[in-house]
Amino acid sequence: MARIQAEWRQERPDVDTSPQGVIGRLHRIGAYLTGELTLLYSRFGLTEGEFDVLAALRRAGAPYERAPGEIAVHTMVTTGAVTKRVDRLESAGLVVRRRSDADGRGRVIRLTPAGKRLIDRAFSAHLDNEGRLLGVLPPDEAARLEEILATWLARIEDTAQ
Amino acid sequence: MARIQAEWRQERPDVDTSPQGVIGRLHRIGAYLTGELTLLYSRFGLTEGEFDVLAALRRAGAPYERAPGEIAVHTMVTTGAVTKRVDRLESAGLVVRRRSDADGRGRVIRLTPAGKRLIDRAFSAHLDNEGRLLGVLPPDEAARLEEILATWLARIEDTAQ
DNA sequence: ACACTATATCTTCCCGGGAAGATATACTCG
DNA sequence: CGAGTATATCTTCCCGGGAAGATATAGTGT
Repeated sequence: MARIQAEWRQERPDVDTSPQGVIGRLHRIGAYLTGELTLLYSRFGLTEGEFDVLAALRRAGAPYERAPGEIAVHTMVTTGAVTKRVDRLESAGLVVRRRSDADGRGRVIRLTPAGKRLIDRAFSAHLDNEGRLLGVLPPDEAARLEEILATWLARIEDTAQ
Repeated sequence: MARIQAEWRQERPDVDTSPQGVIGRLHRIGAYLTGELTLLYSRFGLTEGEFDVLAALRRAGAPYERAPGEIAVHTMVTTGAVTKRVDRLESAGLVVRRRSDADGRGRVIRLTPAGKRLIDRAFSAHLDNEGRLLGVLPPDEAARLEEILATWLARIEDTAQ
């Protein structure tokens, strides 16, 4: 990464490459983390997207239900993506789909008991995994990192309304 | 994000969700940044992958050549992905492909003058864009963030050999 | 020089997600 | 109440990348 910046300074001395120091590294760390997290999900037979859906349902609390539109917002994907994820989870017997009582257009996705058991195990393993990945940083740096990221994300989220 | 953690504490008081404070935020910021960067690339008619290939060639210095395998390593994708990116860039007239003189198995990808002009303009705009995105953080926090990310990435890169 | 293995690139097939349109239902205003 | 509009979900089509295999060429040991 530092080498890349050096190459750019050589080739394009006219531009200020300093933002790459942060954004480039963030990108790479993100890619690495995603890879490691996905590897863990796969041990439970899940993709990242499926894990996210199960997690969104699980943290809704009993009876572990949510509308597809809500899930789309929580997991930051389109509703089309949610439809497909739910299709896969449904055929794996981890969730069921039914019509909403209150609104005929709506559907309700609900965790099955098997789905709840799976996400509970997978989620524990997931947090251990995250702990391991973060564990290479000294605790004070991790804490400072969290603060800075929180500041940044807060600004982003209110810029985006 | 804080709300998500609170929901988990409610539902799963047995697990330590603290790593999510860092990793979850990093994931979200990464997704946001990727979206903003991609938006800029698209103004130059490029996808993120195509931009990365042009950038890798540009920073190689004159005569702006690299082998597909090298590009794959630099851009952290498979060689299959590079083949397709180069196909698109080649038909857009931004790069050319030729056989390597030294090795009959090898190919060499080279930036055309049009490709160089495009990536030079796009790269300047890209850095301005990164500067804008990072600009919402106070400079001392940005600097501290870079340090911490550098530490983390260094550990990752040597864990992964 | 020959067989074997290694390497560089490309090809094929698949998968997950986005965008836009289709469908069904709900709401609103005259 | 009916027409028109809004909303929730699903469908279709496309796109980019990964994985694994195919192909062509290079290196190596005998």
